[in-house]
Amino acid sequence: MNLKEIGLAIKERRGVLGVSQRAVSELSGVSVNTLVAVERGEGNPQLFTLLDILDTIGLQLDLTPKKMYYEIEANNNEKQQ
Amino acid sequence: MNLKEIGLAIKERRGVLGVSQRAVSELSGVSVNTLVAVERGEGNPQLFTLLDILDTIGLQLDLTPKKMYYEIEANNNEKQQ
DNA sequence: CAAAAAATCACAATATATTGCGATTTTATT
DNA sequence: AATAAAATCGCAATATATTGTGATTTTTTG
Repeated sequence: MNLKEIGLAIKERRGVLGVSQRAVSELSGVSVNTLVAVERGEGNPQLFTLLDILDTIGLQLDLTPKKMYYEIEANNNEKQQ
Repeated sequence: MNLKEIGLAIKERRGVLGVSQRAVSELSGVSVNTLVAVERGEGNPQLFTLLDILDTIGLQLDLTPKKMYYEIEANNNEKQQ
């Protein structure tokens, strides 16, 4: 996911929860200005800023291998260990 | 995931790939200093910095609902739409 | 349509991430 | 143990995110 997709996900999630930017701002401690920028896919938030927002609206961040690498990894697994 | 876990995942992934910090730094355009900080769970990288690193080592970022919320959502789904 | 709420914008001040450089420490290799 | 490679650290300079304030626009509500 890139910033644009992340911003959309946050906005959508906020919509599902039915909570305003102001509320998320106050609960997360992130300013409304910053929240607006993130939701719009602008700016370049610091990780903690993003994590604070995500945590507030019940989302978490995960890391997964890119799809591109799945097959390669699947092949390697047979030879490894 | 928090910064510490993210840092560990990056370090582990780099180990699996068998590539040095210097190499990842040059490929990603992120300075070694910053990479060191991220891997050690220190600092507070900007999202693009993190994405550049992840992209270089074949990891991607995903957002998922926190487990805590699964049940609530399952209930709501019946009423929605 | 009018009023209220929510979202967006502009801007200056402040906080903080990022970088390059060189040095140092730790780890791997022979 | 000696050498080389990799990882870590310190620091000053620079770039950039964050914030609060107040205004403006957009959307919702009655």
